[in-house]
Order: sequence, then structure tokens, then C-alpha cells
Amino acid sequence: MELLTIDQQLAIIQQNAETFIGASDLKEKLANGTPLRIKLGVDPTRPDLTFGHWVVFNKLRQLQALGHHIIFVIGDYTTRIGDPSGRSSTRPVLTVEQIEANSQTYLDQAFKILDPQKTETRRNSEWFEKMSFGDLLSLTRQVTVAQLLEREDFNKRYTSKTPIALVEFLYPVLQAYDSIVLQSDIELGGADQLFNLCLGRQFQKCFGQNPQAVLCMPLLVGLDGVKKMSKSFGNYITFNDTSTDMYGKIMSIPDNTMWDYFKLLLLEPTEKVEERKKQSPMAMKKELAYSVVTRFFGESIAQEEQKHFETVFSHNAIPDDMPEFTIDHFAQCKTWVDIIVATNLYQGSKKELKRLIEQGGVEINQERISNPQAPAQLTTPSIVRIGKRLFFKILV
RNA sequence: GGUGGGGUAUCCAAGAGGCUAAAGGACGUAGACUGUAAAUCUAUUAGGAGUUUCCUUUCGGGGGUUCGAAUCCCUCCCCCACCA
Repeated sequence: MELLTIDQQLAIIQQNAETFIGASDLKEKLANGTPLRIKLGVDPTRPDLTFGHWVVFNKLRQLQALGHHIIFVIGDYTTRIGDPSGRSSTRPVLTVEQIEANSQTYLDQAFKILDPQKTETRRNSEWFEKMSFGDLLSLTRQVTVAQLLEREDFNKRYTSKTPIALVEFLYPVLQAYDSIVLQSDIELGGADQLFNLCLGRQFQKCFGQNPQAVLCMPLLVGLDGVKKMSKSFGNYITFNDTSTDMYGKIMSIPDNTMWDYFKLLLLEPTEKVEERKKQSPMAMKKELAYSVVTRFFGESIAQEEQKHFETVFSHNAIPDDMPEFTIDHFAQCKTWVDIIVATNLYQGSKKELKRLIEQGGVEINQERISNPQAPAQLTTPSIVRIGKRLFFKILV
């Protein structure tokens, strides 16, 4: 890696990036030869990391491979405010306990991609707990309200008369302060973080530091193929999904969105992706799903999932493996609805289930049932299929 | 602090005493067609039951008027705008 020229390094840094600011500062620093301090902050607002995070983590790994020092910041303190980026309303507040629990799982999950040996982990409560009000005042002096209102999300909310809490204005200020504390040379983030990251740059200048470069990665499009992948839209894949879900979710994305996944998640070069666009989309998507599952679970599980997918969806057949449930008090369960509910394998209300049956969404031993009231004939082990993908076996 | 306008299901949004479990979208789910893609069409979208009907919960919270309230009255909470 020492053999790479500065320009080559810059090229790697910028690969796939949506925005890159501060190249000239960075060149100087690279010329010095000391490893750069790379900061990525994540707010533990939810229990799981999504593939959206994967995009940024990939970049961290790339930078790490160049010999730079990465700092993974858990925004446990900033989460108490709630990042307003891209939001149309104030975030709900989390309890300190929830934040702590999320922080823990974030770390566990992040190291599925990042190398724990080479990552410095920090929590920003470390410095914000100690920060004085005076410190905060001197920070807030450096930003103007006009500047904040120029941000698209704030602007929209302001003009549409949606409330903006004062703390939300403070959020970017705190995030920027992180950069000062950590003396970061590059801050990484999603494209929606542009403002926050730039503010860090601005603040570092105010405090006499050499300003950080800003590196925004594109936002990964979600499973719906329209909106960015996000927990709040429910269009996401998490690091903690089962292999089956991971494979299945990828197969359900619209064709046009899979190219981004190849590029941003698997880091395939553009030429290769262009080549893929000429191939059968179905085959390509299977490759994508296969590679992703391999990445998280290994090759043999990926093979299983591929087989499972082909059995269930391509051949519309019954999979080999499925949960089994023994029903010992059959006498009390007169209908299929009762039996299915008794298994606890179906999430949802009874009413929903009845509706599903009426609409032809439930099969018993490959036979569609249509009357939720009809008594169940349960004399032999039966295979229940609900919707397209939920299978289980009832033993007597 | 003053004046005015608001809070309806996951979201947007109608309704202004009974026909309202609450129009219409969006999202979601299931089915058809397919490649678990897109597009399109259909159904459905509070919970429970003895299921062509009944019960419970729901229109910001609480209380009241009425045979009957999302709709009227009282009170509390919250939001928005304009003026200061």
C-alpha cells in the first residue's frame, strides 16, 4: 500500500462517493505520510444496522486498507437529540436504556464488516457528558440560523410550518464538535449528512484545526426501489436478518435497483456492473443474493438458500426444511385458524388470518383452503403454507 | 403575552348529532399475470366471537348533554400562524 501515489489514494477514497470536499487539504496530509484519522458517526436509534450502513462501512474498510486510522463513533449522546437529517418531523426520544442496548448491538453488528482490531470505538457521551454550557455557547456562536435554514430538510419543515425543535438545530453543532474532539481528517457519512459534515469542517477551522475532508456516500435505495433504505420506511435489510430473509429480500428488489447493490455493497467496478446489465436480470439478481448471503453466512448456507428459493418460488414446491409443531390438544382446535394460531408461528391477528384464508392465501398440503370456519381434518402430518413464504409442518 | 387556525386509523386527508369501524388517496398484505422484478387487474387493510349477525376498543386526554357524539358543552394537554 505504501507504493500507492497520493493521487491513487485519492482515487480510492473517492470511488463511489457522491460528494467529496477538501481534496487539497487532504493531499497535504497524505504527503506527510501520517495515517489519517477517519471518523464515522452512527446514532444508535434502532436495534439493527441496515445495508445502508454497509455502504459506508465498505468505505471505512477501503481506507483502513490504505493504512489509515478509523474511529467509529457511537452517537449515544446525540441520539438523545435525534438527527433531523432528511426528516420531516421531530424524532421520538429514546430512553437511555434503549440507547445503550442499541449501542451494544450496533457494535456487534458493525464488526461483521469492520475489523475490530483495527477500529477505535468511541461514544460521544464521553465528551458531551463533561461539556459545559459555556462550551456550547461558544460553539453555537459559529453558526447562523440562516445557514441552518438553508438545509433542505429544515427549510421544508419551516416553510410547511412543521415544528422544528431548538435541539434539532443543535444536533449538527454537536456532531461537528465530535470532529473537533477527535481531530478527524476525514468524516464519512451518507449523502444526507452533507450539511452536518461540512459544519464539522467549518468548526474545526474556527477552532484552529486543519479542517476535515467530507466524504459522502450515496444512499442505498431500499427494497421498494424508490426511497432510501431506512428503518422508518420498512424497506430495509439488516445485518441481523436470517439468511433466508436476506436472500429473499434481495430477490424482491426491482431490477433497476440491483446495480447499485453490486456497486455499493459488493464494490464491483463499474465496467463489471455494466456488463451485468446485459445479462439476464433474474440470473444477476440470484448472483447478487448469493454473494451477499455468502458474505454474511458463508458459501454453504448461500447454496442452501439458493436451493430453497428455487424450490419455493421457481418450482412452487415445498421446501425440505421447515419448523415443526406438534399439536397435543387437537380436540380444542376445531379449525385451521385455531391450529395455526396455536403454533405461534404466525405473527398477526386471527382476523387477519381469516381474511388471508378467504382470499386464498393459505394452503394445507398444497390444497388451498377458503373457508376459515371449516373444521380441520388433521389425521396425518400436514404442511401449512401461509402467503408465499411461510411454511410449517403440523404433527399430530 | 395578544389574536386566529388546528389535533381523525401506519401516513395524508374527508366527515360537523343517528345511514360512521369512520369517504378518498398513499403504503402494506393476499390473489391473478410473472422472474418473489416492473406494469396492470382484483380483494383486503382495529380486535374478538357461536361469523349474512353480535360484542369490545378507536377520531389529542378527562368529564358532561343526549335514547344516540369524531360531530354539541366544559376542562386540560399539544401543535401552527400572525402580531409583540
